[in-house]
This record gives sequence, structure tokens and C-alpha cells, in this order.
Amino acid sequence: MKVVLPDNSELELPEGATGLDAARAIGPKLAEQAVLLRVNGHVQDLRLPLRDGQPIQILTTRDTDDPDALAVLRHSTAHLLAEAVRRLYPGVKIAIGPPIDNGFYYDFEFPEPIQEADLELIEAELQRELEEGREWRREEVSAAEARRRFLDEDEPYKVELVESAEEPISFYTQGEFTDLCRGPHLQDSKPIKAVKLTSLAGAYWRGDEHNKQLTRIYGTAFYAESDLDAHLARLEDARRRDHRRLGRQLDLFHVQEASPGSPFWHPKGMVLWNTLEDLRRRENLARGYVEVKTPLLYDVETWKTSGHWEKFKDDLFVIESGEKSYGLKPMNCPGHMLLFGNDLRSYRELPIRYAESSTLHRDELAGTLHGLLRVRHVTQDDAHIFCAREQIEDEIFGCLDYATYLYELFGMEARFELSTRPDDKLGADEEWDFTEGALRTALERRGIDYELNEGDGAFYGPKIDLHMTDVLDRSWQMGTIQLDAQMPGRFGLTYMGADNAEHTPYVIHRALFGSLERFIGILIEHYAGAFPFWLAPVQLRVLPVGEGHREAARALRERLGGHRADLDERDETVGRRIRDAELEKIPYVIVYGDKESDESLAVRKRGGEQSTLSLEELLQEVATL
RNA sequence: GCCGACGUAGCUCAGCUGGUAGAGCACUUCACUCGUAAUGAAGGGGUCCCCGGUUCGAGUCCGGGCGUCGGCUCCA
Repeated sequence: MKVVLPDNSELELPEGATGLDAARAIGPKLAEQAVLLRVNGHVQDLRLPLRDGQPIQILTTRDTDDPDALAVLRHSTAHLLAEAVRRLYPGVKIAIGPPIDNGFYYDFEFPEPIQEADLELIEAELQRELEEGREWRREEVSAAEARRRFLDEDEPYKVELVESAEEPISFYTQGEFTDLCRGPHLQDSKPIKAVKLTSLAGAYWRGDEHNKQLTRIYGTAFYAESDLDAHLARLEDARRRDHRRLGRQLDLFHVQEASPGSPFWHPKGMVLWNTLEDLRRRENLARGYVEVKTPLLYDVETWKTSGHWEKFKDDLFVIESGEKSYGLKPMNCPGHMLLFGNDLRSYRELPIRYAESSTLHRDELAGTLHGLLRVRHVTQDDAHIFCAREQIEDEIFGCLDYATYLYELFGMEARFELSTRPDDKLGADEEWDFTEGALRTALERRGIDYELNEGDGAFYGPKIDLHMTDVLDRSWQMGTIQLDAQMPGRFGLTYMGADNAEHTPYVIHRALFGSLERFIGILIEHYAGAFPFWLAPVQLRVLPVGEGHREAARALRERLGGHRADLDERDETVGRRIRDAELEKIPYVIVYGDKESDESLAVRKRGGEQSTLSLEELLQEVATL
């Protein structure tokens, strides 16, 4: 038989030859360095047979950056971890251990809880295995045989996995350790040149909080020591961009124990906030939204009507007053429903687009709070569009267009996800067929690539979410566009149609920044604190050289008054004040001394680029930013 | 909420096996009046997260709580 190599040449092989055989046929060196086979974009263990006519690519220890090559290395390292843990902690039960984006993990049930300090011990054992060397052997067994083996070994998690696994079931063995595994794996442990166990965490068996919580050990591994160093350097760099760190450094916001999950916004942070608000107001006006304001407190009956009481009452802040209980609003929809329902509505008014940027409170679990990215005090740039069935697609399209405009303005590339009906949905499947279809059509019409996220919709309707990634590669939901065919009915909302009959409107819930807090958090990391001119809290700084230049510098600052300009006339050296301006990431610094005048200003841009401009030229330049 | 770690000056952090707290930066004052990333000197500043316990004595050990961080779960 023949296989096709990446350069399109053909390689003749005996029937039943494996990937490793192919590597050997090409050369002994390649066979030694081979770690994985890639076939049509899929990975395959080197030990498995090839098929006639297949195009193949052999990945080796030199493909140190290839995600597939790294995954196989890390997957094998996870097995070494399990072997080490088993030897060190008799009685431990093993669960699963896959490779992930930047490393791998393995879940265990320890007889006694272990601590972070134990990782050192385990890592040493892992190193010992690497020094000894390990080879992986693959075998295929029947489900019954696999089940019997794990029952014998008293590995209940593996037994459970076998029960849901498809035949043929494969085992990989290295050293004393055999694991149920689909593979692929390395031939041997020689390519594993750098390993580091990074952290310890609890993780529920099969990701379900009703199951037992296991102990997860995270680690990472590389084909070269220098790659691990580079990885650690990248993490350090990410920490420097962390919005929580920059928030303090740039004096934007802080959080404190007095109100967990509720940021205190400093004057410079408020400049960012208000700039986003201005942008929102301007665009809302241009796009036919009207601004409203609805109460923060509603009696619990309102939350029962909306359906939120049943699903989210644990996350609602409840305030008792006299005989009544009020819930602090966690979202604006009921307020906007009540507002719509306050008048008789005609089809001629639709669509009605109510916008409100409002403070919301959600009593999020303590363990989930995270800087600006997950807060209890959350501000949504919310809007509810009440419309007729035939208007839905255009309105969704309009929201998508609006969202795309906003994110492009910041040079942010959001990922779109379409989330469909969840298990606890309200309403009939036919209705969901229609609403999901409308969202899909609008996405396609706007030419947006999206991922399908099945079963992840809101209980009242499907949604399109925009996601962004933070410096540590964690994905956060930003904007959201949700179609709702339930809540208007629950609130008894109607409008009079052209047919002189009452109809229930549809509602589109949409927040495009999502949460102002989260958006600013991501924005800080996106720009690493070096905001573009139009966003920068301080845009220009005038810096008088000596005491005698203060007067003129103040006058110059006055003439920059249309912009956010300040003055640094501290009794410090010019070098020192330049340094501070750089640390504050101010876009323009103007040094003003004997040599300067309106005709000739010494302008320094963030980063160090210097030029001489007249005041007029400077104003012209910044006007375009 | 769960697993693990951490909480010391405004910030970043040191403080060994228990003996009563320190650095750098920041701040204040003084001198210098300065030309593109840190001028020098002096000074002030601490409920060592909170509550309780052990001890002659607790920042340090133990218990509980709160908060933060890394995960898990959740996320209208």
C-alpha cells in the first residue's frame, strides 16, 4: 500500500504498516524522534495501522510549538503523574487526566487530603521516572475485560468510565502503571524535557457539583527547558497586564472588604466609564433607542412573575421593609416589562427600544468574584426591544451590527456563540425552533462566524453571546443578545395589531458591552493600560522645566482645555517627571522651558518619540485620535 | 458554595524553631531649579485582617469568621 507524504511524494509500505513503520521507512532518525501522526487534521497514535492512500504527517520532537505535538507530550506526562501519585499515596483513586491548552491535569481521590507542598514531592518522583525512562505500550481489550481489571484494582472512577466508553477500549501502560486511554501517546518519555506541577484545585467528578469533589493537580510540560522558561516569562508578562494590578497602578479603581465584589471607581477610572457611557448614548440615539429609568427595588411578586425568583432567588439581595420583601434588581427586564405594560400599545409604535444603563446587584458566590470581571455590583448597558414577530430578524441584525461596530472601535475581536434551548426552558419546542432560527438567520445575514453552544440558552429564550479572553486566557462573556418569547406573556403584555386583535410582543434583551465593569476590565488588559488618546484618562501633560516656566506652562495647559490636560509642576527633575508620565501611560507630554513657545513645542509621545510641533499642529494631530 | 494557598506601613514584600516589627517605593520637610524613564538628606507612618484559645509571653501555634488569589461549580 501507499501513503502520501506532506511534499506529495508517495511512500510504499507493506500492508498493515503503522505510523512508526512509515517513519522507519523514511529514516531511523525520524523514527526515533517521531511522537505523533497527523492524518487529515486528525491525530493518530504511531502504533496504529495506516490505510492505503492516506496523506500523513509525522510530528517529531522538533515540532515544539505544534499544539498536537504538545498535547501528546502533556497527555503522556499526565500518565507519568498518575504513576507517581499512585506510588507515593497508596489507596489513591485515579479519575481522568487530559491535556489542556497550556498543560495537563489529572484528577485523584486521595485517602487523605494533600497540600500544595506535596507537589514538590510528586514532582521529584516524576523526575525520577523521567530519569529511569518510560516506554508506552498500547493494547486493546474488550469492555468486559477492562471492567474486570478496574474492579480488581478497585478503581471505581475507571469502572464508571469503561461503562460509558465505546469499544474497542485501549489501555496504555508505562512502568507499573496502566491507564484506560484513547491515546495517542509518545513512544517513550525521552522527549519530555521540562515538567512543572503548577497548582492544586478541587474539581467535581464529571464536572457535576452533586458528585464527589476530587483533587486536581495541574501541570505543564515541554519539549525543551527553554520553552518552559518562555512559558513562565509569558505568565509573568500577563501578570503585568492584569487589570487588577493596572487598576491600582493607574489609579483607576479598587475593591475593599467593606463591599466585596463592588468596585470603588477613582476619578481616572470614571473617565473610562463616562467615555463608554457617552459612546453608548451617542450610538443609541443614532440607532433609534430611547432612554428610560426604572426602579432598583421590586416586590418579590414581580420576581415570581418574571420567573427569576424560582431560578435565582439565592442570588437575589432581598430587603425587608415593614410587611413587604423587596428584591434588589439583578437585571432590568421586569422594570421594562412593567413600563411597556403601563400603556395601551399599537403595532404602529413597534419596535420600541428601551435603553437603560443601570446598576444591578447579584449575590454571586464568594469564590467566583474576580476583580472587575466578576462582580456583585454590575452595570449593564441594557436595552429591551419590544417588537412583532416579523420584526425580529431585522432587530437582531441591528443588534449584531451595533455590537460589531463597538468591538471594532476598540480593535477587539470577540467570539460569537449561539446558545440554544436549555433543559429547564420555558415554552414549547415549536416556539424555540422559531426563535433559534431567527437568531441563526440574522447571524448568517451579517456574515458572522459563530460557535454553537447547545443547551446553554437562557430559560426564556436562545441567545447570542460575545466572548473575550483575559490575559490568563480565561474566556468571559461580554455582550449578549437574547430573544425572549416568554416574559412578555408572563407579564400579560400586548399590543393592538393591524387586525384589531391583541398580540403578545417578542422582546430582545441586549447588552453590548455586557457589563461596564467587565468591559473596562478587559479593555485595561487589551491595551495593557496604554489607552488610545480618546480614552486616556489624562491625554496630555505639560511639564515646566524650571520654576520660571510655570506661568507659561499653566497658560499652555489652559489652551489645551478642550482635552484632558494636566500639569506636573512638582519640584522634581524633568527626568523624574517624564518617568512618572510614562508609568502613568500618558499619550503626550509637553516639556516647556526657555526654548519653547506656541510656535515650537517639545512634544514627547508615550514610549519616547520626540518631535517639535507648533500648538496648532499638535491640536490638529490629536483632533484625529 | 467546594478544594488549595495567602492576608505584616498607602504599594510591593522580608520577618528562622513563640521573646513585642523591618526594607524599597510612596508620603512630609529641607536643600537643589533642574531639558526627556528615578537629585540628595532628614522625618513621620503599623489594631501584623477580625474574634476566641494555648502560653509567663502570639505577627509567629490552634479553632472559628471575613477577604483576596489559583481552580471547580454557577453565571438571568
